[in-house]
Amino acid sequence: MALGKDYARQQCSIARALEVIGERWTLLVVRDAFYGVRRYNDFLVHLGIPRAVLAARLQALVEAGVLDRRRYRESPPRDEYVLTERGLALWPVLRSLATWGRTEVPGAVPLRHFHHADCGTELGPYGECPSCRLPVPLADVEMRPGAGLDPDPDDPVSRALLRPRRLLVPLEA
Amino acid sequence: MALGKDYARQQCSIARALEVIGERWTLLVVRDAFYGVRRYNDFLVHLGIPRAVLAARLQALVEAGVLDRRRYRESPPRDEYVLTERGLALWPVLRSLATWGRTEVPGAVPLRHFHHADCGTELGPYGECPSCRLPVPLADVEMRPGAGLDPDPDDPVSRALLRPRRLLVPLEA
DNA sequence: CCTTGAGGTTCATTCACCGAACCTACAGGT
DNA sequence: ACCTGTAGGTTCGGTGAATGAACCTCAAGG
Repeated sequence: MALGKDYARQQCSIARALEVIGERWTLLVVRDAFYGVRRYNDFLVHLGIPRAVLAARLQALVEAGVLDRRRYRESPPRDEYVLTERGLALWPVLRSLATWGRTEVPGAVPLRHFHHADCGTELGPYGECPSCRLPVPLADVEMRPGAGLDPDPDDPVSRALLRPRRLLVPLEA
Repeated sequence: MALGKDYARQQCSIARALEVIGERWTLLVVRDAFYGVRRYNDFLVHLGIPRAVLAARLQALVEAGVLDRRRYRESPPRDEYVLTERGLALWPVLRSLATWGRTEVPGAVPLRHFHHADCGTELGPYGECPSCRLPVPLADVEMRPGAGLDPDPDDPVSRALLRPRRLLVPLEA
C-alpha cells in the first residue's frame, strides 16, 4: 500500500499489519512465494517489478520475519527466499483478497482456482473443503489455472504457473 | 498500499483487488466505515490523514462501488459515505488482516475484539461463532475494546469507539 | 578470452504523499 | 450588520518514494 509506512498513530491491528505488508508490491511478492517462487530473478521477471524495489521489499520482508533468506548454493553465492511460519499465516489474507477481487471487481474473469488436492473439490469461502468438511492444510491446496489466464505468456515463470500445482512447491521442482 | 496503482500486467485477482484497495490509507478508511464512521470530518480526525488524500480516497472508493455517497442534509449540503454490498464483502479481508496483525506482528497487544452480539462469544478464525457454530452476520458482530487501547484519546471519534458497539452502526446514533 | 546469467547497486526522473493555507456555505450569537 | 464556528472541500510547494535504465561482480561454460 502504499507508503511511507508509518501509521504510527493508529491503534489498530490492521494498521500494524499494513505497516509490514501494506507497501506497493509487497503482497504480490508474498503471493508469488505461496506459488513456489523463491529466487530473486523469478520474482523479477514474473512481477515486472523494478530491481531496486524488489531488493528493498525482500529485505524488509526478511527483517519482518515473513520470509527466510537462505543460501542454496555457495560460489557464486545464491540465496532463496522462503515463507516462514509468520509468512504462511498470511494465507487467509491472500485468499480473502483473491475472493474479493474475483467476485467484486467488475469485469474480472476467474484466473486461478484453489482445490483440495486429495479430493479435487474447490475450496469454500473460509478455505475449507466443502466435501471433506475440514480446513485444508496449505500443503494440500492445489492451484489450477482459470479461463481468464493468458495461455501463452512471455516469461518462463508465468508458463510454469499455467500448470496445476500445489502451493509452496518450489518452481524448479 | 501504497501506490501508483497500475499492476496492469498482473493476471491475478489479488492484484485486481489491490488496484482498488491497495493504496495507502484506503483500507483504514474502509475499516473506519465498518466501525460506523460516515462523515468526512470524522474520518479526518480519527485517521490523521491529509485532507486532500482523504478526499481522493473517498472519491476513488465511491467510483469503485465500495462506498456510497449520500446526502443526509440539504442546506448546507452534507454527504455521508456508507459501505455498499461490495464494500461489506471486504469484511473477511479486514478480519484476516487484523488477526494476522495481532498474532504475528511482534509486540502487538490485543486492541479490539469481535464478538457474536447474541451470545457474547468471541468470533473464531473464520469469523464464525464457535458456540453457535454459525457464521455471524455483520450486523450481529460487536466490537469490544482490548487491553492495549489508549483509555483517554484526544479525538472524539476515538472516544466514541472505546465503548462496545456493533459494526456498521453510525457513530452519532 | 569472451559471453551469459544471477543477484545486486546507483542514478536521474517522475509521481504520490504530506502539511498548511485557503475557500465556500450556512448557523448562531451580539 | 458583523463575527465566530463548523462541515467539506481545493490548491499549493516541498519531500520522499517508485520507476526504468545503466552499471557492477562473480562464476561457469565454450
